[in-house]
Amino acid sequence: MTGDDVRVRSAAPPDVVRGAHDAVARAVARLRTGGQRVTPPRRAVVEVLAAADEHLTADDVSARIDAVLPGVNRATVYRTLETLADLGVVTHVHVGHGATVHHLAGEAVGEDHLHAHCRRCGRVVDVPGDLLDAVRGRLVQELGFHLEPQHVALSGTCAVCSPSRAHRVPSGET
Amino acid sequence: MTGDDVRVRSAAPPDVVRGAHDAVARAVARLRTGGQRVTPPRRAVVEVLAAADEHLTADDVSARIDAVLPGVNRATVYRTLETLADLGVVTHVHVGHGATVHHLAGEAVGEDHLHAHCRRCGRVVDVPGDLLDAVRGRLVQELGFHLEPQHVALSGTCAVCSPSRAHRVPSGET
DNA sequence: GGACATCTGCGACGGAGTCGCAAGAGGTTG
DNA sequence: CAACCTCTTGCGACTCCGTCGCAGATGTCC
Repeated sequence: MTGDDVRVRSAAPPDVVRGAHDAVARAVARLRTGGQRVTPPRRAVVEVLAAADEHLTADDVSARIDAVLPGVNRATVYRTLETLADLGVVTHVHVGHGATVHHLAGEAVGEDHLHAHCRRCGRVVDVPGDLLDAVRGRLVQELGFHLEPQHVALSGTCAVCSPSRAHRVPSGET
Repeated sequence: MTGDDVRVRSAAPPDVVRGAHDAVARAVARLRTGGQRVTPPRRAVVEVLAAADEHLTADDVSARIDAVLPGVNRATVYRTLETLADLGVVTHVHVGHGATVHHLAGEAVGEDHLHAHCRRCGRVVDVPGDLLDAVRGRLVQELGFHLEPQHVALSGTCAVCSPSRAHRVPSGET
């Protein structure tokens, strides 16, 4: 959308990617130290994620890249996302019904938060990162189960769609 | 698999569907009170779920029905599952990566439990039903978010696959 | 600047779930 | 118990998400 050169070499900051530059630089560095090649499509994926204000599906990423570096294939985006996940640069969250959204991992962009998904409007809400700490402890002790709270979104109904006051955006059930 | 007459009328219990008869009867009754028709495919879906020892995907249900009442279409199973969910007879759980599993709701068969999914071996582990009570309270208070803990499986690594002692069944990541 | 392993684009594929349609069957009424 | 009207079903096609194999392009190292 905001036309900008994604192939920026790491000097000469454009204007949209602004604050996310360190994140991009760090991600690229981690690619290198991980023995991976730094290619335009990969750089684009990182930059799109860094510039995103929300969590993106693979197709979201694909679409945004297309606006800036046309011709990058869906499969490449998926593969890149996977590579970046292996390196710990990117995290994905499974959201109830559809999607599976991606974002730069932890420290990179936002702080440490978890996700909750509204069954009614589909919105993904950020919730406190420590929300499940007690639960995690209990699961390890009682069942030996090691919880990874970031990996799936909690499910329910958000404040806006709350049962009490019926509200907006009715869409498919999750 | 265990060949048995699914079209049993509600008298003369076969031998496999044993203890689940009340559950089936209750489900059928709820179909009627809900103004829904009771058809062989619908009855079969309920009976398969009632007889299941584990949680089933739509295709699992489809396969088991086929062994007993051949010719029921995939689409019908999906629609029936949805209808039963609307009536509160059936609940589905989104499991991290693939699936989406179904089971008779609450009181019907098992007690009230939640689910956790092992990223490594794919197993679905039952966890205490009260596990997220505190979390639910906190979400409502702080964010107005109404959590439905049964609706998605928690994600992590089960005791068997626990990081400490590497173990079995390596499969795709979730 | 060259060699080589790695990436990419492409097209096809597979699983999960949904939809529209016409035919068939459930439930109700007389 | 027969007819009727509406709800369900089966079928086939389709979408969406994700993955794969292949051949050609390209990043990286020397």
